[in-house]
Amino acid sequence: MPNTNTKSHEIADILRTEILRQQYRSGERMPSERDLASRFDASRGAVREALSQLEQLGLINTQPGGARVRDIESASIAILGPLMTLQDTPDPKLVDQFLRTFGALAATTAREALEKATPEQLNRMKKMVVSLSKYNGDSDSIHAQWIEFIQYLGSVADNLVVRLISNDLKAQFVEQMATLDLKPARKKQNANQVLGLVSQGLSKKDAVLFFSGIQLYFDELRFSVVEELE
Amino acid sequence: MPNTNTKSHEIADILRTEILRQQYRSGERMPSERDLASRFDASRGAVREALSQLEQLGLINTQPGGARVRDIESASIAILGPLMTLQDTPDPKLVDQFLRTFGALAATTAREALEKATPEQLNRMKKMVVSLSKYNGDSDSIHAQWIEFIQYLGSVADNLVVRLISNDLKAQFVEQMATLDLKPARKKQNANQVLGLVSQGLSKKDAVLFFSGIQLYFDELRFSVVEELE
DNA sequence: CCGACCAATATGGTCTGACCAAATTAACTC
DNA sequence: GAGTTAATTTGGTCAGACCATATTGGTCGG
Repeated sequence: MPNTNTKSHEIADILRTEILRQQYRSGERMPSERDLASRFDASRGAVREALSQLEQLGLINTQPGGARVRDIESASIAILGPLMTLQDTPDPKLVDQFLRTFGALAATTAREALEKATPEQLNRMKKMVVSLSKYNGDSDSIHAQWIEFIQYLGSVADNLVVRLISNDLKAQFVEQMATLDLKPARKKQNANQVLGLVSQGLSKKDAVLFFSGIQLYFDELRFSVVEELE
Repeated sequence: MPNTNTKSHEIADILRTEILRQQYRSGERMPSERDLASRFDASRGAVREALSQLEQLGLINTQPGGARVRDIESASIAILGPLMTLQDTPDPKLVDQFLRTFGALAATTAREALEKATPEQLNRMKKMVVSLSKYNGDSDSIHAQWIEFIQYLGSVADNLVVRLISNDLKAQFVEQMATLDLKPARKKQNANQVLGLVSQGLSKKDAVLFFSGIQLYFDELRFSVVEELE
């Protein structure tokens, strides 16, 4: 929670949750600023700052005459985190969509990284993959290594657009996932297939193979996580 | 421009541009709210609402003692639009990164769409592809048809995460691209290759082929656009 | 009964001035 | 010169007021 324990942030949090829970119908008018101020025992200024945040999230449109609730589908990606934490266990469908998307971004990052990599960077990648291949039974360790590997790919690819998206995606989403105790739990043969694609892609400098490997890794991860959730 | 010609939005626009132009060093303190109010001949309340927007964009951190400028790399995706319109001609490197990312999202959307598609939806896709194959020399028409096709894939895939990201990406970016008079300008053989992959993927219901076709389409688009820019 | 017109009201946008707590800065002491 | 303390600055909040525009309610005429 990036809340600065400010009253305006607190108000924004509550209202955001209420909107995401569809307690206001789309297109409907929000309560007036004066009503909200009285409800939260706050000043109009604080309420206005809260509404300003919600507007930036694409959740409301404020115009003279009243602030109207927008369709969630047209909101900003920044609502994804709050959307996940609405219930104590995240919506499996949403997690599936998230991991699909995150995987696609990671795979394209891998492709770009392989294109741009210097020989030194390529060497480090290979070393990391070798380390990944040595499965010693500690799934947490493997998981951490994968995260490190993908982060390194991101630094090599150096794609600002992907980085910005990842900021919003990871913000509250990944830590939510962390609490889920997600074990890779993949079958060993699949893990070997992933590693095979990745290492072959690296040694042959074949972007398609490398790309497919990362994509497969996230597909496997997605299957196991969603299965766990349901 | 989503500006509601409000004073606070106007102030936010100016400050956002200044921050993106690196007129304040990262980590540095912004001018005080009172100074800003005096500079823009506005009240502190209006300035505070503007700063509230900037904070939501991840551009600043406000704390008692002073608001500090954050690193652009850690901002929200919502700054991409403003970042593109900083100069009159967008940064080719940024456009390249954008099209890579957008293409990756479109390709993964295509994959998901093919998985989920009902027979009726599959039929409509095939019809659209057939229509795409009939190149009558009107590049604008073809371009519009492609946009329609990809939008339809999005509606079939029905992935909220991708949709939210696309909202932010397309918001100010695509229209900026539209002013660029981008002609597909792809060689006919490449266009045929794209269409071949897409139509084969559809008829065989082969997600990999379909995926590759969409990916290739965006790669071609990216090459031609970036080449045009440089 | 219904639609058009108009006044009363509600709402967002802004301003002024004030107070508080926390952070920063300046001054002071050792 | 380093450490401590006091003064200042800064963000966070509140209250009350004014304006322009939307909305609402009522009135009138058909």
